[in-house]
This record gives sequence, structure tokens and C-alpha cells, in this order.
Amino acid sequence: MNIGDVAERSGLPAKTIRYYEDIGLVRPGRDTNGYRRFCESDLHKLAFLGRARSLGFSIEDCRSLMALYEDRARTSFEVREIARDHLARIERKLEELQEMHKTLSHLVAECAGDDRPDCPILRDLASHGGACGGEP
Amino acid sequence: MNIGDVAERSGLPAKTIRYYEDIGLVRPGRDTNGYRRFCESDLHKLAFLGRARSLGFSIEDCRSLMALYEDRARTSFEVREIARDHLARIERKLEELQEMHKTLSHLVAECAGDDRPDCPILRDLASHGGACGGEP
DNA sequence: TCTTGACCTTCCAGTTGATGGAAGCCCTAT
DNA sequence: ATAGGGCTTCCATCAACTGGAAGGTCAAGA
Repeated sequence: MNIGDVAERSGLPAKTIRYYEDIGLVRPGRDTNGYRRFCESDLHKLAFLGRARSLGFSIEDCRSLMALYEDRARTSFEVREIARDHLARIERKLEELQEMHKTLSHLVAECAGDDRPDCPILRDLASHGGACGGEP
Repeated sequence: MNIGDVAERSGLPAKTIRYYEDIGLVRPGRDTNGYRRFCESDLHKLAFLGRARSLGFSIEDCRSLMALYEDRARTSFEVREIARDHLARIERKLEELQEMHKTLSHLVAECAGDDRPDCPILRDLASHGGACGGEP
């Protein structure tokens, strides 16, 4: 398979696949003309990577997960630790976004959104942390 | 005020303040020795930026919001549109993260996390044909 | 006066995970 | 022979900083 076929079958853009080779996540062979030649197991690896990335795992996590996947002596403990850490990061991010959402949705709801200059959103931005009250 | 004072009073790292000057968000004066000299209104701007960034607005949004803040002829409509767009982005991101969280927390719960190699997490990663997150 | 140490300056590089584009081979079909 | 795709490499760019090196400035203390 050439890179175009693998791109289509894995759902990853060719650019991304080249990048993954660059950083050592896959090692396709080469044809005499210099083209990358992928085998089924490369395709499988790329699908694995795509799935892991779609779950938000970092590239470094993906590297570790692939290594564990290919290591028959792995323990499910090791895998779960990576997933747990990632889950914790997701939870922190969720809380952060939920907090932003709460504040912003209140502000948007309070704002008239008309042709007048008065705006609770700008008031909020201007009033946090320090010097208030000059211009507009 | 020197940059250290402004950093302390605005809560932004000095590095970040220099960066904001670099990209034209603030324009502090200079002392004869080359040091940046900040006035109260610079500090106020930086606090505004810090607050906007903490609500997740992009730098370009911040630039627009600052411009509106300083424009007496602005309309609250313009401000609200920026905030609404940002809110929509936050909502999309939240949904995405919630989906990841759901999948991952199931997988983590199913995984024994012991010294055996069998692992539902790796099975999931390996079993999805395409790259994009979808159904099991 | 000299020195120490904190503070300031600029510039360069790296982070994450790709993505866009240019210049130029390779292959097949007409 | 030429046109068109597809493939190659390399370089630049995105966000929003952050770290560090090399060096100038300033106030205080011995």
C-alpha cells in the first residue's frame, strides 16, 4: 500500500501519517522508487493511533500505549494508569470549561446585545483585578 | 512602574507581559535606561486581558474586545457576538470532552488494573477500524 | 569603591500536533 | 511527449506562551 491508500483506510491524512513516521510512531518500508510501502500491521498501528488520539491521548501517551500493546508481558495496571491520568486531565479541563461556561453564559444573558454601548461583558472584564473606573 | 511591579499587580508573568507588548496588545513607554515604564492604564489593560484570557478568549478575541472597550461608539451587540461565538466553541469542546470522558471512564472501570496482560482499554484501541471516534 | 544580587533587556529555541505550500521526482494513460 | 495524479523532501506557520543564555542597570552594604 502507498500512503494514499493507508490514508484512506485509516482515516488519517497523509500529512499526519508522514508526521507519525517522522516522530517514530510507525516505520513503513520503502519501495525502490522511494515511496513508503505500508503493510497491514502498519495500517493496524495507524488505526490504533487514530483511535487513541480521538480519545484525546497525547502523542507520548500513544507511544506508551503502543509499546504496551506490543508487549506481551505488559500488565493491565500499566495501561490503566495511563488512562487514569488522562481521565484526570480530562476532568480538570472539564471543570475549567464548565466554570468558564457558567460565567460567560450569565454575562451573555445579561447583555442586551443592542446598539447601545453599555455592556455587562466589558464591565466584567474591566472590573476584575485592580484599577477601575476611567474611560468608557 | 517597572515590569516586575505590573506583573505582581496584574497577576501576569513578566514574560507574558513582554509577549503582549510584542504582539501589540500594550504599548508601555520606556525609561532612559531602556526599562519599560507602565502607567495605571497599562496596568488596567493588562488586568482586562488577564480576565479575558482566564475566560478562555483567544488573543485575537482579546484584541477585538479591547478595541471595543476603548471605542465609545461600540454597540453591546458587537461585544455579545464575540462572547457568543466563544461560548459556542466552549460548548463544542465540552461535548467533545464529555464524550471522551464517558468512553474512557467505562474502559477504565472495566479494566482490572492488575498484573495480567488482558486489557479492555487496549482491546478498544485496537479494535476500531477507522481513526475517528465512533461507536464500539 | 567595589561587589553582590535583584532586576531589567534582547534574542533564540522549544512546546503540541499537526497543516500548508513549494520544488521536484515517479508513474500511467493518451 | 505530455498531462495528470501521486509521491518525495524541506521549510514555515499556527497558539500562547515559556525557558534560558548573555549581558546591561541599579541600590545597598562592606
